[in-house]
Amino acid sequence: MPASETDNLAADIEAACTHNPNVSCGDCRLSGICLPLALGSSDIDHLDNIIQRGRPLQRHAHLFREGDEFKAVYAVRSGTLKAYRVTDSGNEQITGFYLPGEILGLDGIADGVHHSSAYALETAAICEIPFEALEELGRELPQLQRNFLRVMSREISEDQQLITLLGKNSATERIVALLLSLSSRNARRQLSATRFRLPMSRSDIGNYLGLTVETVSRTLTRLQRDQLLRIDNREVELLAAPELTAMLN
Amino acid sequence: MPASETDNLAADIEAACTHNPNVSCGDCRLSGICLPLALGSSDIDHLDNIIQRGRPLQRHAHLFREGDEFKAVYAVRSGTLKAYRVTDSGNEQITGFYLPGEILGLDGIADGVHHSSAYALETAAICEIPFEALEELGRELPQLQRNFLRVMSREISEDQQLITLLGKNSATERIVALLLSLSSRNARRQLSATRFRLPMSRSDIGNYLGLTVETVSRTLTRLQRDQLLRIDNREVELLAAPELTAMLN
DNA sequence: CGCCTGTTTGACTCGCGTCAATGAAAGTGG
DNA sequence: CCACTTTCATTGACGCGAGTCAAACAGGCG
Repeated sequence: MPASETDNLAADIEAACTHNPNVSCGDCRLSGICLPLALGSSDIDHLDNIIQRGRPLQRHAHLFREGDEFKAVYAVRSGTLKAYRVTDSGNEQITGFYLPGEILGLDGIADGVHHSSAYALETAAICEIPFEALEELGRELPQLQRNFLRVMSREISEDQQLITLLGKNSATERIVALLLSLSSRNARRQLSATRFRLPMSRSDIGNYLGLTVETVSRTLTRLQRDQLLRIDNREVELLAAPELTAMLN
Repeated sequence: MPASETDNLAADIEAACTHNPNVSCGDCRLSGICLPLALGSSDIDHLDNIIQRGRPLQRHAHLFREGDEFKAVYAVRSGTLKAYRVTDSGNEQITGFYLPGEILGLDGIADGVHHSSAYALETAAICEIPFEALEELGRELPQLQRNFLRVMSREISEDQQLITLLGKNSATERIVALLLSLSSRNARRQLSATRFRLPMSRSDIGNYLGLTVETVSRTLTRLQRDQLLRIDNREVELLAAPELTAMLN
């Protein structure tokens, strides 16, 4: 077994158990970073009762599409999704990647219609949180209401971070920023911050960061040549996190 | 009096009356597009009671700064503000312009700290909406709670629009998109969609769109040469809105 | 008026996109 | 299980759009 597979054992185990549709919020290992954050256990039970956990979303399947009626927001339990919009001229712009513990579908609340599509990059388990029920429950559980507003606010803040990245940073800086973002989101889930598997293709990375595939590839090659990281296909190892972080300053 | 001043008479009158700190939500001509949207009149009165209306914010003054404790969100009554962040390397990235009827400060909810600064491009009247009180009132008035979620969701959606613009569009397309956005936001406030005054400098436009001042200036000159618009300093007239719209497709 | 900031225009440069070709990996069907 | 196809990734040569540097010109404000 190659080294890279061993390294992802932890991730595989996590995937295996969070794929399980019968895990409730109270038992979910992501409850510390997801919507239930800081809820008491009886409140969590209430939240649990409104959440729908269907069978896993197949890889390459859509969770919802731009234009679909908005009925629920979704928490990722395992796997990775990308959210994207199609521009007037027909090409795709990825607006975010969603990892376990993160919530998507928030742009549909405004007018009851999803403004982006969500697509599974790998098989994913999803908690569906019907919006009407969430609103009602939020009225009874102020902490839940507050958490939900925080989740939305964080999404705004992160989108603005991306705007800044796209507006001001070079190709290299954008790519480093994405790698560090993935790294810290992994760390938050108790996974390795230095070695992980990219859930998305080079072309998705380029699309997200406003770059071409070729630029992404060349940049990664150069970062590797400069000993800042090692990358083999989708397996990344950050060799010099401090130096990488410094590149963004 | 030059033609451009006459044209802005309507805007001046609006500014004059919405600057008045004593106008309540029920009387405000922006209530149809602002937070009170679709509230009954008694509910509006409740909302009114929590809103603070101080004296106007002076041009070039800050409403809040990045790092300030988050205590309230703000509705613009008159004037224009820009929101911006300072990057690690010390330069500014504008994340949005806020016109009358629009709400800012939403990125502070997540962790109680503002992640952007807000700065008045021209003298502005502001409604301050203390967040705790809004949360409490929201629990009693589901429609208000819903409106607030919608406002946040719209902010997300618009930020993603900007991400797409920055990721996929040329300098010309970005500039045209901004002009059309300002145009439609003016129309929403019953002002002219074809003739208006830019509230921001060329350098702010460039900053917002990820371009340099020179590129903004050259692009506007070219659009004028091509008879798509007329621009004299900050006074714009869109001569061919359909063609401009078509440029984004 | 004179300063200071904002705007325009020109000449030059360069990072990233485009086009093209090859190679590696993953998915598909017999 | 292997051949075939398709998708994904890498690398090179070249060109262009937008950035940089520089200078002149408003225009607003004290």
